[in-house]
Amino acid sequence: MRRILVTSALPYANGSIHLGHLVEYLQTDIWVRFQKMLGHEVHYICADDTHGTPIMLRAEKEGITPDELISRVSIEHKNDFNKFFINFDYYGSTNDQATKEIASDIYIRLKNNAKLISQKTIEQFYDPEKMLFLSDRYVRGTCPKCQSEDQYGDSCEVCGATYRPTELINPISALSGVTPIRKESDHYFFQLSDPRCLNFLEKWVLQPNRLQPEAKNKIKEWFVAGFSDWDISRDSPYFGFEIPDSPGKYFYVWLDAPIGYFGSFKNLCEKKSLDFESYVSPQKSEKEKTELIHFIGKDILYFHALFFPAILHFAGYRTPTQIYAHGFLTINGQKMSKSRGTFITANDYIRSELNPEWLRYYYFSKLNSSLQDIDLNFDELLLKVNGDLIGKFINIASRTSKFINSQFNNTLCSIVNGKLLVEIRNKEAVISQHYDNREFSKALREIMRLADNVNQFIDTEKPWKLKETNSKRLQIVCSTALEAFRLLTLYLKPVLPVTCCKIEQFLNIKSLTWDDINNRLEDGHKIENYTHLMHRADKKCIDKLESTPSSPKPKKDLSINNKKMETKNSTDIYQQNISIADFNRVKLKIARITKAEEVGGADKLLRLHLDLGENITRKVLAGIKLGYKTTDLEGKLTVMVTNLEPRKMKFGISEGMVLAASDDSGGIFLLSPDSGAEPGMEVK
RNA sequence: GGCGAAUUAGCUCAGUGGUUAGAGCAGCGGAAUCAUAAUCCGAAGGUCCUAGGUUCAAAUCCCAGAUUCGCCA
Repeated sequence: MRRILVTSALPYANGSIHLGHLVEYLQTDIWVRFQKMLGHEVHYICADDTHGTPIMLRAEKEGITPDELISRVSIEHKNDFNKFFINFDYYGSTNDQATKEIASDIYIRLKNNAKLISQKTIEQFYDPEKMLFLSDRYVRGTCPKCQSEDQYGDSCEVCGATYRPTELINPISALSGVTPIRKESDHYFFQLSDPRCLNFLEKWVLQPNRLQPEAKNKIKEWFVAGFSDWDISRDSPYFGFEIPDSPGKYFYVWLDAPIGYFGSFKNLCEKKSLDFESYVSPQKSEKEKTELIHFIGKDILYFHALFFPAILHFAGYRTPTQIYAHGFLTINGQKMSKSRGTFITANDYIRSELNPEWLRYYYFSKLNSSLQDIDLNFDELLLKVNGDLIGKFINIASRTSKFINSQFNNTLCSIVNGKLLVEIRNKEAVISQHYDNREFSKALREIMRLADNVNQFIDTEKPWKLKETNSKRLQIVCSTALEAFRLLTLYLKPVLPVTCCKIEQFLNIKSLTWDDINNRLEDGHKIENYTHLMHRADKKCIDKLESTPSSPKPKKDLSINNKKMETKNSTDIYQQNISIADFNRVKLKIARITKAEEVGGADKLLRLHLDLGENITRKVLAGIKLGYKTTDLEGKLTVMVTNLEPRKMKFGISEGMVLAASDDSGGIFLLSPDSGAEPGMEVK
């Protein structure tokens, strides 16, 4: 059993949850539900990120205290997450006492034990009216390069120049409009540039599976650029935790945010009597093999893959096992933005009466393990939900269960464990592998292929005709289809928790776990009467959602056509139909490998000398070097295509092809006949 | 400006030097009528961004450019 502490990044308590946030929470939630279905011990943790100047200013604007603001937002956030069935084991706040204690502990250890905290005097703009130090984004002025007015303190949006806020011409405070003054202050820095940090991080980052390849590359770039020390303190007034023994100095929000993962988890440990140390102590976590996995957006990779592990390591805490970063969300091909009307909150979605499980399903169909951005296209969402989810999956139950309800008093009969069900069960390994690797789109493709098979099965068996001609067969066919439906439900349960729960009730079975793949609906099992399991997605809901004046314009109008939805299944071994004449065109013969030799300069090729009987010999270049040694091959019988056009290659002419099996997981397995076959025999 | 990534069918994407580049969806043709939730079968669809190069062989490797998107200063 794996023991995993899983986190999603903490949403800032300054705004609402939007569809971009949900990519991450849904990705994590689906992954966690899958792991729990497998029986692993998983703790899914999150919290509101509550500190910093923006929170303070927002509260001031609303005329409330920061504490009032964050408790209100916390309720909103939790409510939004509930509506999308995001099932945190604990949802806390970085303002919790537990986070304060751990942040202070980490700081003190970094300062006293590791000696990695330094103090420097820096000069910043200061708003004399608000009595606040101003970060770059709160200073505006004229660009020193191109003279464009009203630019941010760090860069010019017109010419792209970057500069220090103090270089701006006529700087003003964005908060009060007054001219800021320069003022000095002491700040604390975490010495990321210390050689100890660099040495540690270089090793840490390169651990296999620690980071996705793209993330690793990005971090290598940062290594080349070099690190500077990280300013972790802010001056009063600041909404946050005061630094121990430093009155008027507060931890910068980005220091305590990731520590909030641990604070929140500590609260859970107290609630559930779990051992906190098992997951946070380097020794204990190592010994007990507990995992710490962070799901994050690619924008905060810097914090999670550099600052955070370095701080944890040198403070004597365990570091993350893995960091899973994902890309951004675009909507109808455009960046999410308020001005473009593509800023859609979780609540907007719910209010438009769109089913949250549709979004879960849609994201599932788009997500993979890379950092690629994903695009939400509502027309496509409609197609996927109506076409795949309802037309293919739900329809299996709809088109067969009524026969069981009306003809057999809701009773199933024993099922022939035919090809159909074997195939569905056989895909368990590959589907769970895809789930585990966060290759959700690949998992779904497999699942939908299986749903296609079930629909083909029903189409072939024609229960509506069996009803007239063969009642027993009708019961078998429908029972088989419903067993297939049960297995597909199991595969989709992490994605569609509510619908799958309804299906469990309909099938009158216990809550499915992954092990139930090996169980079956027994002879005589009674199901419930069929009721609607899920409604079609309605274009009107989308229109409602997009009806704001500046609503996003789809790049291309995809009209919905329910009349026909073609499904090609050319990879399906049962359905890839060719005529016998087509097959006969391929001449296959048994061949004996009389000699196998390495091909100088070729990585994958071996030259095989083949005996085809009757003194016919052929030479074939076969790409099987990675799987076989030459000595293993000599004397072996195999199957070759004899009428393949000879092909000129670098290392000579290949006069045919030998047959071998392989798949994504690798391996090359040469086909060989049963004993008794002789070279030259035709294979049919 | 420097660095990096991406560019493959109408759309979303697989495809890490090997025989004729693949899927899903959409579109097209047909069948079926159990399914308030529509399926099944079939045919078609490609300048693999462009231009050079390496190679017996390039979507894949190299060089240059275009476009898009990031990161950095």
